[in-house]
Amino acid sequence: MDLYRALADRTRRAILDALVDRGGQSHFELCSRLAMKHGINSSRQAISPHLDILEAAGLLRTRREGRSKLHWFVRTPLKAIGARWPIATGDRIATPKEENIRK
Amino acid sequence: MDLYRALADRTRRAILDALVDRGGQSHFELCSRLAMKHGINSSRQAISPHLDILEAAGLLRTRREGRSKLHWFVRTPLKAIGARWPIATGDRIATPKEENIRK
DNA sequence: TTGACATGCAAGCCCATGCTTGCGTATCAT
DNA sequence: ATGATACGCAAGCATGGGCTTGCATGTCAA
Repeated sequence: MDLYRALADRTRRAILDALVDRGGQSHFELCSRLAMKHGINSSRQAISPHLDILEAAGLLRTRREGRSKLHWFVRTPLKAIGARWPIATGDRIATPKEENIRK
Repeated sequence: MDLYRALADRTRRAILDALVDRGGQSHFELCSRLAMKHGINSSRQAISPHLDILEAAGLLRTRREGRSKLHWFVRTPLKAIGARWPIATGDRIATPKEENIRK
């Protein structure tokens, strides 16, 4: 639901990075990888709500596989950011004087 | 400093929208516009820390003009998001099967 | 069936966050 | 100088977020 809040946490961003590194990781694998490669030593129960938040924001797709739950990163929702505040056309920054014109 | 945290708040995002609408608004003008066009009726003192956070994230440039402080939106920091998780190339989503390959 | 494994759920705690209220400071017009 | 304007600062409060601990559920191998 809330894309921006989902991205606001460092651990959640690391989860997305870890899933870019390799898609289809289980909850348990993610915890290990976060500890190994991202310096995040949170418990499994601490990671769990993060996954829920990411999934609610549409940034995660999951699939059960036996007793594991596998996770994939979905980039599509990120487009909303670029759609709201176009970045490509914003490379050149207008000077204050230019923009200081009443509409 | 923290770009993602800066974007996590609805009021702060509305501030950016308001500054897209018209750059160079003062603190006071922003409060009025947020109330009028964005349904945000926070007090001036409540808006103040939001401006500080946005400025710390590099999303805001300011200039004093007499007793007013004028604000402009700077889009550049947003590029970091697209740089971290490329969106353009992510339109097509790989199927789980495709990505479920150990590296 | 039994034990090990992977995840889900819930309570409790601590700290960060955002808000309001009240007061202080700088600038401008008269 | 005086009052009005625009902003800054700080205390206090309520809420929400993130973490740990402990237990429950579901799955697999032997």
